[in-house]
Amino acid sequence: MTMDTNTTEEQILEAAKKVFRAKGMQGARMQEIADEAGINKALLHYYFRNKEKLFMAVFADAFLQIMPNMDQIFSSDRSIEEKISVFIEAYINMLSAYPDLPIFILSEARRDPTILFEVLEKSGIKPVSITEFILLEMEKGNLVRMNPSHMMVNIVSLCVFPFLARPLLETVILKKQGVDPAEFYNIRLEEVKTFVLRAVIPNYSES
Amino acid sequence: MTMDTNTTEEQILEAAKKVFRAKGMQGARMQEIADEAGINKALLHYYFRNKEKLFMAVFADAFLQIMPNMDQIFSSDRSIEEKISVFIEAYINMLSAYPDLPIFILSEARRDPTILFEVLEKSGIKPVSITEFILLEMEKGNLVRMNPSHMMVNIVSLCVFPFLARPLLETVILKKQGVDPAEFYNIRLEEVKTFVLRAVIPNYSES
DNA sequence: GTCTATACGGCGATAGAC
DNA sequence: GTCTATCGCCGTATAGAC
Repeated sequence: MTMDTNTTEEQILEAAKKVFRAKGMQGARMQEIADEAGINKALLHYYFRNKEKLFMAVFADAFLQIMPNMDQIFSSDRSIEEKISVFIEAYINMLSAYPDLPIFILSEARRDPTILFEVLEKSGIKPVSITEFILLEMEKGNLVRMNPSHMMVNIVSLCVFPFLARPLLETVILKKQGVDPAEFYNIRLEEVKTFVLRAVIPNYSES
Repeated sequence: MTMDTNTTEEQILEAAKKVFRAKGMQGARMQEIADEAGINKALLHYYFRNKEKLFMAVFADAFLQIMPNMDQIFSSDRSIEEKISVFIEAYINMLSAYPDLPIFILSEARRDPTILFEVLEKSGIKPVSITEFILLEMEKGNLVRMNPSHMMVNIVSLCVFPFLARPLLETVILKKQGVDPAEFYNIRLEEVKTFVLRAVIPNYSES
């Protein structure tokens, strides 16, 4: 995406992203961020006044990146089956590129839930109601009848959870069953797709 | 479960559970645990030598509680459909009773992945291969053919994720769509059951 | 076993020269 | 804008009386 330009402020921000995402707010050290940026600790306070401010910049960036923009995909003119398939593919691919984002977001949101409100205010979010669209497709018989919120949460769950639980999966579950983690993640995209479509598309097996 | 007996050590452990689970290793303060236990800070170090030791006791306890013991449920003589249904119900009910366990476990495992190995060694875990059982049911035509690991991970994902993402769900998604969080969690159990069964039981819709 | 008092180190933040 | 040096707090851990 945005190559780190050479301005000091952006160097700091890139370094902060790296360290905060890896260690979290409480685990990160201002010294480590300064080292990573190749500058001095005092400069951090010159550009961003304190640790909290610097952290919020990083968190806001991460938050916007992980919020699924369903509307864009769902406003295309494909069939509902294709839309769901495309969404899952896009979301899992994004998560594969930034696998540490989900646990970072949720850990910090749990530590201090107020940061969610803060981010939501600063960046106008679009409360596009995908719900109505889903209900419409159910009316038409293109989707199984179920609660739309749960349908959405279910799809996101299946995409995100393996990234959240990665340490657990790798050291416990998969290892225990003799499964190669790399292979597991390789085939996951297709497995999720068919699992979801079987659950939400009427008579999907026969199609 | 175990009522807090009056021995000081257990009072400390109960207090530590409460504080560590709520704040995490880095957010917890020894002083707060001491206050919660109604004793002095120095006593914490008398019983458990340092913060790390006390934390590990709490983490191990939480870990054992959250590890799904599928084997017990899956070794019953019910049909596969009933087994899955019972498992989902048992697991979601357990999580509802201890909703902060999942994010606690995963946050700490991410902060220091080695604690997983530590816990696994201290408490002999049973690597019961549920995989073979699943494959057998697929052979018999009672389950849709898919990768067994992913089937298991999918089911767990749907159960656990809403608890992990609760702050996000409540402040962003649900609020955005005008959904009452309490109502959402109330109906979730049934929604997950039918969603999973539709995905894994052949011709479930017609049954 | 339980307490009070204190030592010790780490880290965020600031002062101030250049 | 960038640096060095240092302050001051906070939190873990220990010393030692009872």
